[in-house]
Amino acid sequence: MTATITDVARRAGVSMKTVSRVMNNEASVAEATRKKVKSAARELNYTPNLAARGLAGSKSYLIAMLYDIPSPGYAINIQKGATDACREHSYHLVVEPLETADDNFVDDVESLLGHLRVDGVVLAPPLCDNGEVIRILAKRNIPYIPIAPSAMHGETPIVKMDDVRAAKEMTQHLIELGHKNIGFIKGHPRHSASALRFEGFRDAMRRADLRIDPELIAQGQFTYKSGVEAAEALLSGKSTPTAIFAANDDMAAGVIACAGRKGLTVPDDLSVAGFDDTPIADNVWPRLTTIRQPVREMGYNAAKRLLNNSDSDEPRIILLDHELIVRESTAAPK
Amino acid sequence: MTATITDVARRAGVSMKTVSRVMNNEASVAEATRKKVKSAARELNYTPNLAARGLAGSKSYLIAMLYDIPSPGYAINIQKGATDACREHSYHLVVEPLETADDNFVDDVESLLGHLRVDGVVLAPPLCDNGEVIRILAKRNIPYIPIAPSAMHGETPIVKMDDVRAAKEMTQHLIELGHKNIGFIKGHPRHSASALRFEGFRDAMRRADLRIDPELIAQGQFTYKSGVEAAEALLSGKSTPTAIFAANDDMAAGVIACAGRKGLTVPDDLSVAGFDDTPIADNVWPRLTTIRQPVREMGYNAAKRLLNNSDSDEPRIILLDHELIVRESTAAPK
DNA sequence: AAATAAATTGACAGCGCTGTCATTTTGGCG
DNA sequence: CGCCAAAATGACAGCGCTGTCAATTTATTT
Repeated sequence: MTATITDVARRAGVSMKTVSRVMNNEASVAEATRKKVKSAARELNYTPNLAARGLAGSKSYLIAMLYDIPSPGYAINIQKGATDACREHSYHLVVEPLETADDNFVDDVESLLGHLRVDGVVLAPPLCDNGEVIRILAKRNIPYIPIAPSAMHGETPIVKMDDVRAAKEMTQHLIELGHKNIGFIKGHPRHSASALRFEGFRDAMRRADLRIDPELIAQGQFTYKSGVEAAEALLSGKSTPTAIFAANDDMAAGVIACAGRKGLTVPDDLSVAGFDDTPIADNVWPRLTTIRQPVREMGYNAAKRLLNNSDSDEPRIILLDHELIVRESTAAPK
Repeated sequence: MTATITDVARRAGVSMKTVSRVMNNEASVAEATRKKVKSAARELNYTPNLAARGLAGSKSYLIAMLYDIPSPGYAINIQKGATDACREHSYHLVVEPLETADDNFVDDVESLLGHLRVDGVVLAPPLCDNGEVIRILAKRNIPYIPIAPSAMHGETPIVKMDDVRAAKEMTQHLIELGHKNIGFIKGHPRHSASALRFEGFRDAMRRADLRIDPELIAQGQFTYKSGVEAAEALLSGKSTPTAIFAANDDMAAGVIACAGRKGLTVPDDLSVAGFDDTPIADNVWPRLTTIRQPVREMGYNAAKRLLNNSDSDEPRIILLDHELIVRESTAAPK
């Protein structure tokens, strides 16, 4: 039915091997031959068979993305970035959603990685901090790149953004607006980004010689509800903040809702800042000032690094730029 | 390095073919032999090589999901469902995000489906209504299942939910609460679900002998912003509704925001209903009464149907159940 | 123009598995 | 106990490609 390499070879009047060379863009093929082969291939509508290629060359032309992510937007964007990189190399991306909570989680991963032979794995958070997964990957000798892991992975390069600096920038933005009494809502304690973002906040406050009122620090869970509750606490204490920086957008949206119910106008009475630039940031009123994470880029770079097996002198840490996005939820205190 | 079928055969003292039979759960293998082979395989930590299997058996053990979806939550859930089905059959899911808007969209799809040989394709909306894609799939003779297409696809089975009935149920819910003046915000005109949801609304109103005030029907775009604008219009007209049913959650969230700014309390002064049960439905205050789409189930059933090549007497239309989720945004009119 | 190096091409085996078909073993029954 | 059908197993080719290495052609040098 579909044309094979032999058909193309016959039609172009060359050997199979030469066709193979052309298809793989190898050097040492005369220009004339290359043209001949290419047009023969086009005429026959030939496309190489992945399985055969994989079997002969012991590559699968597949990479996998393993994830267990609550946030769909995050996962989709990593995928988008990774598939972009894949296309540049004629690779494809297999997705494997996992449930860390499952009893047979480890078995699942084992059998998965057994059946499927991938040439590399993109490890999305929080899986990149999962010892079991790492162990299995290492045992099977499968190259992987963790995205935003909380620690280094030996020699393996990692891809991440700078949460501390981003939080620092956001805090500075608030300070430059003229805010002095700034509240902060921390993220889920078990998520490594939480500590980093708080650290950035603290650094910026300290550098501006601003006091951090302990009453203005609340513990959140990264959820909308926890944002509402934290705001409730912050806004009913003695010292009222003129701005609240929540460690993610969901909580920030909760703050806005809470402020509204308390009769406070955002941003006139209270500035609110978020983090992540998830869809909700654009779907509340006023729209959230936030930090855009380079999610797509992280996926892209992780996959790219996997596919360029130039184990050369490239940096061990691929640090990608975030972006401070100023919308209507922050302004100078009235 | 890794064990091959030959190693297992030698160790179990049987032929390669028998090992193959055991690995594929074929009949006609004596129980004793099966056990022997299985334990040999386990001892050697053997897992079959997909590429070799694919080459020999002309199957790829891969299905693809093609999508071009604005909504991450929708895409992720279809994926989740599809991968669940894949695991049951030791298949894997390759994802291919596409950009219909791209100039070389058609070439992209062609080359994609050329390189990759998949055993089937799950076609997410709105791609399932894209003639180009269908044509390419048909030409290459690749089985596919469209999810929630706007029309039938010849003999191909389709997977969908009943938007009309769901909208009807939501409207009935509102009517049962005692609402008579009910506004409706339509979705994006080019999205086929929009018309269906409106139809459901109309049917329910008619059946309850309630008049549909033309001033209470607004055109939206499925976006938050369009929801705000539509609500603005509906709430400043002569006849004020006591409830507004928006054709999706984003718009419903916009309605809530707009109502808030107008000094209306939801649900006391105005009930608001959405559709889809996206994350935002749970992240606004009050939380949205909405319709949960069986998205995960649609992905699951599409993939499952692809993998059970029982072209038998199964129904041509796989209709999945939605669910009316009542939260705090709807109540009896005050 | 002969000798040597470099570029280009091809022959062939074999990657790890499954399909086909032949062969052997087993169980049932008169 | 012998005969036959059914069940179980195996031998072997070949899926479509790439790696290896050898053969051929072309360019360069003296």
